[in-house]
Amino acid sequence: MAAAEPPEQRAAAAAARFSDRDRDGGVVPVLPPPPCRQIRGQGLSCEYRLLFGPAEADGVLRRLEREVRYLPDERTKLHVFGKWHSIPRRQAVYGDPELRYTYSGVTFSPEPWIPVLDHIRERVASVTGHNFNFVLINRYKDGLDHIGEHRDDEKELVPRSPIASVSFGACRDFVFRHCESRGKNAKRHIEPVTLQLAHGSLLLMKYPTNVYWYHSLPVRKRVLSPRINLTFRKVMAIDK
DNA sequence: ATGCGGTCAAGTGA
DNA sequence: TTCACTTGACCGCA
Repeated sequence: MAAAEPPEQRAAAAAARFSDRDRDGGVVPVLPPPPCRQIRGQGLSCEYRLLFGPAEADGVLRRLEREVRYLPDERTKLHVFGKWHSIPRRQAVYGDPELRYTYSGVTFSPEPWIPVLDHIRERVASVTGHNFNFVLINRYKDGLDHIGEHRDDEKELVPRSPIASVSFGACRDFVFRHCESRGKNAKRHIEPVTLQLAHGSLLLMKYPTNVYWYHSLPVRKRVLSPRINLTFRKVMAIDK
């Protein structure tokens, strides 16, 4: 497990988004640029930063726990190796009403946006410059809840669009593994990249991360409290 | 129409 | 406690 290096470049580009020009052409800061850590590897390109301070994140988490409506367990069962399983987490789907989203063979219509989700979505947009029209929410009630290795490569995503992953609650390990270094007869040996996704954090996964890298949230038995993760996406409106 | 590639979670042992 | 590995029916796509 190798933690990725945080190269300190792009400061100027980041600052530019959080500033404006005055009459004489001088740069006037509008907001301080939030510190941002670059996560880089072969085909791996992410940005990690805190999106909410601890107190604000606490408030958002409480509102999420009160207001988010999760899909019933029977709608999210999976057939794996001949057996039906409940997924080891709970899921909710919110977004613009005309959109559809297919996950593991099941198509979902999103619930309409609610204020707490709009608040997070607007914060993400102000920091990243990207507007998202859809969010998949996963709630991991404790360290036994998890998700296996997968890529977010659904075909209804806008090609090359980033995915913004916002986390609240328990800090959990998040593991990236290169597609060619998985399993017994891996073609290559590329070290996994492990991140800790903190309360109030944003991980922006940029193209082509999801082409080459699987990610997972492994079991962590010592974690006893819940984590809620929101992955904001750009979904194409076209569907049959 | 058909064949093929990729997927998911749980259980086991190191 | 964590991790690698094994297990196959089903779906989407060419």
